[in-house]
Amino acid sequence: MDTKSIIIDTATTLFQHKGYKGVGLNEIIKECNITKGSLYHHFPNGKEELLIACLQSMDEAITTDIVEIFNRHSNTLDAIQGTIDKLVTNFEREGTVAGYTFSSLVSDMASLSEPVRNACSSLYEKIIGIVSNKLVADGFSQETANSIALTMTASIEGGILLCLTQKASDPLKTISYVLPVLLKK
Amino acid sequence: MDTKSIIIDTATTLFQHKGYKGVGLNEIIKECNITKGSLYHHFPNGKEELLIACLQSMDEAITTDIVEIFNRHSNTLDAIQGTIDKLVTNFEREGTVAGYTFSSLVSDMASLSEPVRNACSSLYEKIIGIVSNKLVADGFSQETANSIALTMTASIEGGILLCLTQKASDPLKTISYVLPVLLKK
DNA sequence: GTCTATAGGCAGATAGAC
DNA sequence: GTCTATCTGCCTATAGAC
Repeated sequence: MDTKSIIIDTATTLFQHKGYKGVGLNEIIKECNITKGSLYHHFPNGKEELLIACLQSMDEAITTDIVEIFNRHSNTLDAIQGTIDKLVTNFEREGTVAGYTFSSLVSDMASLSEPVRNACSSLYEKIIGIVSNKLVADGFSQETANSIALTMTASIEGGILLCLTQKASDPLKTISYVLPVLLKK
Repeated sequence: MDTKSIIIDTATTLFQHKGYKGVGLNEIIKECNITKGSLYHHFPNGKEELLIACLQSMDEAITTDIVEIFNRHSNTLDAIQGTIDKLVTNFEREGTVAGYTFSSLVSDMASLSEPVRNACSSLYEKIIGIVSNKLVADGFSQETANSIALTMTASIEGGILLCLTQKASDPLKTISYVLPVLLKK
C-alpha cells in the first residue's frame, strides 16, 4: 500500500472519531510513521485538502456498502432493517458507527467550508436516492418514495446521534422496529 | 445583566455556531468586551467549565420552549408539527436551528468528555419524555408511546442535520408532512 | 519521495497589580 | 471583580538537505 493511501485511511479513522478540529497533523503523521514533509508532498494544500480526500474515500465506502445491502434484499423494509442491523453490530463491537455518516466530523466544519458541506450534502442525496428507488420498485409513487426515503434517512441519522450520546444501541433498535409503519400504504 | 451571564450567553451562541473546538477563548472575551482575567475569575476551571454552564443554560431554554409548545396544543401531532414549524422558521431566518439541539457542538466532544455526553443524553431523554407523555394522553400505551417518541425525536434531529448540510428547510418540512403516519393506530 | 529544522501564530492558562 | 503581561505548548505550514 502506498503512503498516500495510508495517510488517507489513517486520517479518515481519526477524523471520524475526533472530528476535524480534534485531530492535529502531528497525530496523523505519528500514526502513519511519516513526517510533515512527506504529508505536505502528497497534500500540498495541507489539512483541508486531506479532509476532502478522506470524505471522498468515505463516500465511496459508504455508498458501496449500502448499494450492496440494498441489492441483497428484495424489498425496502428488509434492506433498511439490514442497514440498521449492520450499524447496531458495528456500534456494539466498536462503540462507534463511524463508517456510515459524515455528520460526526462535519458539524464543526459545515459552517466554515463550502466544499466540505457539499460533500456531505451529496452523500445524503445519494443515500436517499438509493432508498427512494427501492421504494418506487416496491410500488410507491416517486413523490411519496422521496418523502419516505428522506424521513427514514433522517431517523437513522438521528438514531445514530442518540446511540452515541446514550452509549447504547437501543435507539437504533427501536427505530428499526417502528419504521415499518412508514411503509403502510 | 452581570458579566457571568453575558459570558454564558455569548459563549453559548458561539459554541452553537462553530462547535466547541471551533471557538477560542480569545473570540469569546473579544465578543464580551472583557479580558481573560475576568473570564477565569468566573470560570476558574477554564473552557470546559464554561461549556458545561452553556449546556445547562441551553437545556433550560430548550426544555422550557418545548414544554410551552406542548402545553399550547391539544394533541401530540399538532405539538410536534408546531415544534418543527418553529425550527423551520428559525432556520429560514437565521440559517441555523442552534436553539434546539446540542448535537452540532457535541460531535467533537462526545468521545472525550463524560460530563458533556451526560448533559446531551439527559436533554434527549427529557424531550422524548415530553413527547411520550403527550402520546400516552392521546391514548397510546406507555411502551408504544416511548418507541414513537424516540423515533420522532430522532427524525427531527436527523432532519436538522439534513437542513444544515443542504442549506434548505425542505427536509424538516417533508418530515413534518410524513410524521403523522407514525401516529395511525 | 522522505527527511530535519524551524518559522509564526494562536491556543489555554496563570500571576499579580489595581 | 477586572485589568495587563506573560508562560508554555501545540498548531499549520514552509525551506531546504538528502
